[in-house]
Amino acid sequence: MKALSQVQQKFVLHWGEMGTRWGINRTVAQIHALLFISPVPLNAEDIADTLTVARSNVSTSLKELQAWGIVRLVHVMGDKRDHFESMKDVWEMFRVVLDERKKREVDPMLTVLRDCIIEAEKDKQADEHTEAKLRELLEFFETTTGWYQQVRALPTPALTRFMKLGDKVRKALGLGE
Amino acid sequence: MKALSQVQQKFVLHWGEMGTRWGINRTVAQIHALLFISPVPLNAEDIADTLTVARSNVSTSLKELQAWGIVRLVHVMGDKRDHFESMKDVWEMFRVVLDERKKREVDPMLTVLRDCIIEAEKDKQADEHTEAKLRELLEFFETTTGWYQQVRALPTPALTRFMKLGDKVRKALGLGE
DNA sequence: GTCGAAATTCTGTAACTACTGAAATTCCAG
DNA sequence: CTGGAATTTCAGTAGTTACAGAATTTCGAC
Repeated sequence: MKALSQVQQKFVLHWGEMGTRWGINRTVAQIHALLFISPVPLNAEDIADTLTVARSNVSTSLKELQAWGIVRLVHVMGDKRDHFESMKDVWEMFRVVLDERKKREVDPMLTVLRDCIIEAEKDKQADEHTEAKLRELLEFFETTTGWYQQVRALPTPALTRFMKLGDKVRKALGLGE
Repeated sequence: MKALSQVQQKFVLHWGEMGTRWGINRTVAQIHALLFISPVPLNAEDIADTLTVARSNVSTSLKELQAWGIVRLVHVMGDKRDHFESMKDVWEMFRVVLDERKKREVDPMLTVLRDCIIEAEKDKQADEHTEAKLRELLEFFETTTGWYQQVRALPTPALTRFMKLGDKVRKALGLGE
């Protein structure tokens, strides 16, 4: 196993750091970074050696990455060990991550908000102001996720073209304001 | 200080939980939730009592919320204690949070990626594949943040109208694909 | 089936983060 | 100024999460 170049190290370390900021375990994020820049699938031992973490740690981290849906197990000819590769396409990768975060965090949030609002309605007067604020939050999450559902379905080229339109969007849609 | 209703508790606890998932300290998020649904500014002691955490903990958490820019210190007539209130408008609040996360996390990411790419160019051959992948990532972040800069500037009514257009967006922009 | 390699699970420990309570500081009112 | 309340800082502790290494299980070749 070839050691990482300076550049590769810098990237892997920073990606790991970013992970922690967004609630992802550092090692998990580092492994993902490593697989992302690797031109070939890697086996668990190589990963452990490269990042100098325990084999067992790599095993659980890979499980998590697979649960996120951005890393998959593959086999390479003439090697019975499991190998792993990251999703290759950046846009698709973020789509998968966002879908997963929506499922894990936003959807339960919507459920809780709806429950709370129903509960608060019964008890009017007591919780009138709370109810109003929760409705505002719910409205926000519903609008943003509804919109996300729309754009996530766009194929990448359409999505990037759309994003790069810039000012034209506003004009085309008559959203001057 | 009035104790929280069932609904309020449920919301505050869940918001705290959500916070941790996104790298925000649980208490910090709970305090924010509390201030968000509170019709009036609260002082540190009330917050500490309501959430049963130490006064000192409230103090540091409030500092952090102020650093995020979504909570501010206010004074109420005839009370020399500091009081705090959350930003009221949900859309504006998320704009502020996203701006801050961009500044803290995305911008440094862009810097690192650009540095890495420059570095990798010098050393061609050795890091050709890495360079290519990092370029893809950079392109992704540049496009998305560039787009965000555009839409963040829209006043809320325009933004929500835009998001609710749904299918019409695709058609209006000829992004059928 | 059996053997050896690979992978996973588990348990104890280390590292880190969050938190409390005490001490120190700031801020006013008088 | 001085005294008392409010706030912040700090140091130690508790709680949590991440991790290594050992034990166990799985897997495939024979």
